[in-house]
Amino acid sequence: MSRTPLHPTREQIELPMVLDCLSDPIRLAIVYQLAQQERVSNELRCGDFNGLAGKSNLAYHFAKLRECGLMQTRIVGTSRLMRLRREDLDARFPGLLDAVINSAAKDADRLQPLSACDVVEAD
Amino acid sequence: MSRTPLHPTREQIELPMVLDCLSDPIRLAIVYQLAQQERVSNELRCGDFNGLAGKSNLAYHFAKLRECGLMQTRIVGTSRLMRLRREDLDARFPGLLDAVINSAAKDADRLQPLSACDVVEAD
DNA sequence: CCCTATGTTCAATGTTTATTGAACTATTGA
DNA sequence: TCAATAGTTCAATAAACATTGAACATAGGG
Repeated sequence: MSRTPLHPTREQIELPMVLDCLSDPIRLAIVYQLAQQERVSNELRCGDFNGLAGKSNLAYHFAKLRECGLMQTRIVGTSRLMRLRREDLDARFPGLLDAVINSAAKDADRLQPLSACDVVEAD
Repeated sequence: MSRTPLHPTREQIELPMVLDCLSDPIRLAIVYQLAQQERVSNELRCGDFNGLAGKSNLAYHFAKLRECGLMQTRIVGTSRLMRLRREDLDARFPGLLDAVINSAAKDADRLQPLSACDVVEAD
């Protein structure tokens, strides 16, 4: 089922849901990593976040991030590629995403899962 | 007890707690109203929010807003005056508060308790 | 066709959260 | 001193949330 996960349209993205999504340290770390990647390939695989939590827990957080409109997933072969929905978010809530990401960067050493981000390499 | 409610210091304000606090529609409406008031008296009484929820429920949300560093309360006679901790928030998370408030203003008609804000007058 | 790698879904658990009304505290004013 | 006003605290409840492991689905490589 759910060959292509459903995402809200731009207009369906709601502020409280976005803030709630970003308030979880693990999801904040995911968004942060996706933002770092924006200058490079724009996309990351689920497996790139294995350092943050167990697989099923990550899938749960991915679903929330998708449902609230923060990121988009597309399926390529056996893996999922995800990217931030920056254009939609910037259109709906100008400056919000950058403020959150910059704040997270400033506090990187305090935010637990985020400070563990350097250790993305597994095995 | 708690003659003067305890507030975190500027440095103790944490990003996830702030985002979580702002993700609740009632608390977002409170912060929004406080922000509107910034150009005027800077402070509002608890009673000014009676349109948003019951008294005890409001007290619960006020406590959360205080504990996460979003607002400050001082006691004057029989009432409490509360204001946004804008300087601290802007110092810790530049641009965040404004982005949230502007986004809330844009979506004012969608955010339930916020659109009921005009009806602050009670009796 | 089977095996492996990548993720998701499901069920179960324990925790946190929002909401309510009743009881309580403290201050003001008659 | 008594009553009214302004808010908080407490206990109880129901809903939402995060986390875990096991089972499942899908694609690709031998």
